[in-house]
Amino acid sequence: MKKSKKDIYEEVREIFTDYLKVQNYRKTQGRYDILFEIYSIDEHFEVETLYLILKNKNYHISRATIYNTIDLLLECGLIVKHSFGNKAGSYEKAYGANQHDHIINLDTQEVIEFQDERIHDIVSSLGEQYGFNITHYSFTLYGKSQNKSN
Amino acid sequence: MKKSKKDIYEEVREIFTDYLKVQNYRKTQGRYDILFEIYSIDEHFEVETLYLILKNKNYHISRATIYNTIDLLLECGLIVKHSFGNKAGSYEKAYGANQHDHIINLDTQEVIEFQDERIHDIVSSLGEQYGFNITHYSFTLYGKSQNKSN
DNA sequence: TTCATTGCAAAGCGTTTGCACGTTC
DNA sequence: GAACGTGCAAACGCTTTGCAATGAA
Repeated sequence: MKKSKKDIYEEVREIFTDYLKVQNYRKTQGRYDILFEIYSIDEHFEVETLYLILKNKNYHISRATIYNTIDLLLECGLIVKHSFGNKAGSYEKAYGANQHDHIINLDTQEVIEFQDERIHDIVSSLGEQYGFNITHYSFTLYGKSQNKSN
Repeated sequence: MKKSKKDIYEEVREIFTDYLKVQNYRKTQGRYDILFEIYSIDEHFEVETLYLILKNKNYHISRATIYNTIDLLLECGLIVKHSFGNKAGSYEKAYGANQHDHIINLDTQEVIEFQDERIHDIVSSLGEQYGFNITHYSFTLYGKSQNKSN
């Protein structure tokens, strides 16, 4: 049976709490609100998007706090950052059975997700080969669709 | 026998000239100067670095022209852009027998290059699988060195 | 001659910072 | 109560843009 979004949030909340505790950072409401809203988004998002979502839901959280919290979530691995070539940074939740990489359609800027188990093997073997503990990686393909029906 | 830097430059100059011709762009001295200087750099560079190099060599080329030319070189595949997490874009020449990917040392920001022939296969098969002509890709690992001698 | 390209400076825009106030511990 | 976190606005830094002058075709 698949975990519900609420289950997932409970799990990441606990991970985040542990992280804040270990680092002696404070457990503020705003940080949990941001975590919750991020885990309600099923796609990539930018800071401005998240800011507007929070604003529309009357949270009253500033951009500065969002940037601060995003740094913490990156540090503890609960979100990942992408740089698809656009100016603004793009983020995504990273916990749960949804690990994937991306193909960018250069004509439409559309983002396609894919999973390929070979990549994990390569990442592991490279980490071993170079003596690194790999914390994350980014693998993005850029190209043009051969299906020109759009 | 290995190609000399001059040979490589002659080849990329021709590729660039063809590209400019096809696109009806003008073949200006500045564009060739920038191409030449980029192909004299053996590492990643940022626009500001390139600007200072050109300035020190008394070229009198503005940042605006560098950005313009970099766009053209990206379009015709003679350079690639990286986003290693730093604020400024990082570029690198892309022609010649030096295709590689990167491991970023999160403690030191050091960039390590590696080559792994498995990646090319994965890129090809994904392109086929999704019906894309893949023009380029980015594969970057982030981690901490297990060798803590530094 | 025509119009793309250039240099310059200003504008744009995502992100960071300084500071007074509010909260967590 | 002390120190950290927050909101706000200003500052920052990379990149883009507007415009008059230049130069390729």
